[in-house]
Amino acid sequence: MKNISLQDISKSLKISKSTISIVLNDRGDEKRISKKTQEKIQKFAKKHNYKANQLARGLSRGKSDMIGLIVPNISDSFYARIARRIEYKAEKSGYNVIFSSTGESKVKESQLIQSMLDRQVDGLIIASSQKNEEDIKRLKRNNFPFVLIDRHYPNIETNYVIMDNYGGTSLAVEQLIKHGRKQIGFITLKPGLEALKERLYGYSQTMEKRGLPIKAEYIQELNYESIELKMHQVIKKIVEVPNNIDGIVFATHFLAAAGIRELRKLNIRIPMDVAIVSFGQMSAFDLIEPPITAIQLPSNEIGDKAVDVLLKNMKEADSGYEKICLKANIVIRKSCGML
Amino acid sequence: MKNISLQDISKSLKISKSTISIVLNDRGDEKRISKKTQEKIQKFAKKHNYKANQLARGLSRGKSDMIGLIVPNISDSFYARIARRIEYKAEKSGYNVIFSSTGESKVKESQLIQSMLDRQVDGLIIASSQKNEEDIKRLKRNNFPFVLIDRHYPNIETNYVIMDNYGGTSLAVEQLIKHGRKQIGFITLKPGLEALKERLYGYSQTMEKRGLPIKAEYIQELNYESIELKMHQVIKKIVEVPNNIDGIVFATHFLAAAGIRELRKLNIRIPMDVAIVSFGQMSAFDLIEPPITAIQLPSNEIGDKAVDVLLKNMKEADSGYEKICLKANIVIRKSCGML
DNA sequence: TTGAAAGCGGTACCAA
DNA sequence: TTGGTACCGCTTTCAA
Repeated sequence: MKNISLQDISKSLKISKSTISIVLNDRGDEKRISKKTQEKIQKFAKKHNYKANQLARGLSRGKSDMIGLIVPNISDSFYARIARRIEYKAEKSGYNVIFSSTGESKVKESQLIQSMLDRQVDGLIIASSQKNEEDIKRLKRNNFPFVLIDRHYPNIETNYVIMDNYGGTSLAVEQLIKHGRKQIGFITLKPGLEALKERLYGYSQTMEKRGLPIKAEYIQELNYESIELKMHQVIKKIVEVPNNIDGIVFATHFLAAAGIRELRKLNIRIPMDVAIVSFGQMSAFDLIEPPITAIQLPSNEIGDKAVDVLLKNMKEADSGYEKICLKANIVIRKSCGML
Repeated sequence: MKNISLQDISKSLKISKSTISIVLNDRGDEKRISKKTQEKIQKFAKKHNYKANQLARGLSRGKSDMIGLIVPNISDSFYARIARRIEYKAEKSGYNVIFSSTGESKVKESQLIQSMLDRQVDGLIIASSQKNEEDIKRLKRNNFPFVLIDRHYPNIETNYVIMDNYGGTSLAVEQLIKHGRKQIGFITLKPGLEALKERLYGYSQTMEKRGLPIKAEYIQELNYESIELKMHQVIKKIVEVPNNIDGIVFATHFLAAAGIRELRKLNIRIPMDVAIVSFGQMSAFDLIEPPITAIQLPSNEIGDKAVDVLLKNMKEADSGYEKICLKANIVIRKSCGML
């Protein structure tokens, strides 16, 4: 796909590259290029469908007009939605998005960050695996524009846009309590992610605040890789004597889905026997019987804010750090104990 | 983020850029650069964390090692899954993916294709809005490597990786028939997309083959924008006298979800009153009561094949067109009339 | 075995 | 108002 270049136009029109470049970047008036010349160039360019080579342009200008997006998994609906939003907003400001998924691997994340830097992205939006302090620190040290989303490093000061995990879980627990539940369990993933720690903390603090005891077995942590496998035992353990759980908060939407499957298999009725709340929506949660109460994550807002903050950071190198924490809402349906 | 350049190394080491370039591209042996020189260069590069500027590299080599992905909407789970897969496979071959969503707009799609070409992507994977013959033809004319996915243009010969929409719908209808349904409706989107036409065709042909009459009202077409709004009337119309539908095939997963919502509201029992099958999965379909029978789309395979075909096309300019049509499976659950 | 230099396609500064 | 030219950072050819 050989495109016409500035050189080509220059030769054909016998006008210097510089003049042409100026005109085609719409700075003809500013640079006082005569109307005639401008028209001639514009016409010729249009006719031959001239398009600047962005690689060359980027190389020359020292910026690529690309921003990099790094997420754990683009096929996760949460990140997919954020990505869509980021893409949408970035494009409005003339940026393209280049993305990659880390699969929660620190090594991969590190490679991806480097790869994007090699491609000269102008800024980075990262939902980090959070085992990657070095790279984050390096970016920071180099004053490279970036924003952390969804997950942040509590002991590194950076721009970030996250959500109120603590508050969200708190809402979930409160809701169960409101429906008279007292033995409330929390099913989550093996920690590592700050977000999950916060959710756990939100759970335990709220329980405590309400004077509800937490037995050791109330809190169950699964490995990401073996959720389906282990959910069975976990549910069984916390529902049966002596734990007698009557409410469960699931730390993620997919944990909730897996949990519901097991509750069904064990013939445990929702919400009569056990009321549940999911941290995070799934698109058919309203169709399940009973419909599932869920904490709604602000994915669109995260995407929006991330781009805003990043663009600002790209413009003014040191405008201080933006630390945004978005509230999560609860969508109340029957699974939490409605009558 | 100022990186060290070949120049810098050249100066420091007093070795020419060319030699360094060769060595750092691992062609030192091939080009008979002495071991000593190689080591010296490698060591220095590692120490100073040299990374080639991909913009410059791309400009010089005339290829960017990027492939562009254009889909209607990256936040749609179907495309998100494909994207993940494409990204995964592309990366294995050293390519990065740059993506954008068209929102089903022809104009946007056209712009995006151009934008990616401007960025010098080495190839394009496109799930086209299908109102965009010109661009596709242009790519073809220029011998630019690209693959159409999910949707193709029947009257333009190109590489494509699609799924068997006809066969999928056929499976769906057959399944309903197997459960004794005879008045089967088909709820779809206003056409435009080839895929939807094929699904419609799969429906009507199968009905005919089975000797089942199709009344005009059996086939209902909704606008993408007003699904929730219109689903109510549509369901009502086909379920009530005189149509008395006892089975429905939904042409997409979200139509199915919307349909189920309405069936519930109208107190129509699934599958006793109306049995249903969804073309396309949704992650909680197995949790709905009754669990929803669905045609499972081969998203992973589409992603895999798309990359395979594209890479091949990029390697050998005219290896002929690859036309891949993947089978869809049916996942049978209770909604289709199981007892 | 290594180096010099041209070129990839732009941008931008300085002269004219 | 326009042109010449250096430069962005890398690859590659040709000479040495």
